[in-house]
Amino acid sequence: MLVRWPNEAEQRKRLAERHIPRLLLVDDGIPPPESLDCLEDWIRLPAPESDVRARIDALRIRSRAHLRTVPEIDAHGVLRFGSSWVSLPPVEARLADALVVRFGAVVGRDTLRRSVWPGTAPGRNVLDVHVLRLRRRLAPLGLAIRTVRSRGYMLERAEQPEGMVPVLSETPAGDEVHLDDEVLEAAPAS
Amino acid sequence: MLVRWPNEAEQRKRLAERHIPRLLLVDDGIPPPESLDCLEDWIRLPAPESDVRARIDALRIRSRAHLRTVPEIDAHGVLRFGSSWVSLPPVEARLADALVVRFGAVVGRDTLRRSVWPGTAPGRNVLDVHVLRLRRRLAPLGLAIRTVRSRGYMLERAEQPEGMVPVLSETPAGDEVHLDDEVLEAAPAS
DNA sequence: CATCAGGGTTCACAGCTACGAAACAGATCG
DNA sequence: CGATCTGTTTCGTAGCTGTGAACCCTGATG
Repeated sequence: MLVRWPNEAEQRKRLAERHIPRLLLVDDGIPPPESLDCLEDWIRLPAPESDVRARIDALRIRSRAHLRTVPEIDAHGVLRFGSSWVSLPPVEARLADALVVRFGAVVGRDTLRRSVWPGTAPGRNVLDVHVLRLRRRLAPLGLAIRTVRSRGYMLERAEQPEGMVPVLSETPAGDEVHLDDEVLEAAPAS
Repeated sequence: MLVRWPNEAEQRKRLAERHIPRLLLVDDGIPPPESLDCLEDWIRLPAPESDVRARIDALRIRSRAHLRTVPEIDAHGVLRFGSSWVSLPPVEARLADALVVRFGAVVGRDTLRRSVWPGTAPGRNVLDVHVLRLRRRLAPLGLAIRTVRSRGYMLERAEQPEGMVPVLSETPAGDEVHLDDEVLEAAPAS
């Protein structure tokens, strides 16, 4: 989204509040704005077309990286992350929920056990087993459950080299990973 | 950190790997690089001094939002620094904690021993061994434990002088370069 | 000059615990 | 009845921790 600076200062503020990426076109002789967040960039006019395009592309990529970061789970046990989702059985849904609300932080085994089984405490290994099963379900979404030994678990984005294309890997028939609409990105050529 | 582009492409790559913010000074007539990174920006030369300064300031702000410039360890033994983290086993977590609270200062061996083993003190070698193991774990984060002979240890950012570029030749895209800790060796001069 | 001692680093090893993974059995639900 | 969900058991493996010993560097000593 392009904004003239300083003429359209109001517009800039509105976009910033709604976390929409924006490129400020700074008029000649005007000092550049201060306090940029990662979704804002500026360029001084006049500027070559290719430079403007380069900055717009960079903004677009950054915006993906910034927005896509937090998974969500609804009351029906459907967990969404990025462009895809899975439906989880009750126990794993509660487990996932406990991990999602503390996304990126360590959640102790006791905390997990209490969120999943509020009353009785089942066997000691159950938690591990369910973590294992949840791991398998979340992997295709690009989510990973990291182990913090003798402490607990942490839900994270799966660290992976840049060109990640989760689509069509193996999917041994009857798999249950669903994709939302906008699956394609990268290479905004044209 | 300023980098000429495209002349100092190697330098840029090195900084990117270590998550150090950088401003590329793009020579006239050269197409701008594809910046995917929130810690990277570029400006086309020649440019007014004030514009360069504005971009540097913006980078600094972003870098604060994105990385931790001071190591931090939580109750679960997870130590965060820069853009990444490691989980530490109990003993090393206590050791790291004692070093982190005095980040940048020398911590005596006795102090360390007492924080790690409040009660009985195990063998005499144990501390050294755990320092060694902690060193290895912290290296990938860009942290180094310096030895101050017959006094103690000091936790620091691992700064490597610019003159010495170890191996690191072409690195064919998306690989993992592990710099040996042999690289940082300097006279404590005390 | 050779040797030695102190301090530090690194390795190999052994006991132990926690976790991962598979296989199985009851439960539930269509 | 078949499929899925759930809990249990079991076993193998990887990680944590302390110990001992070899090695290296530096400064002191005979």
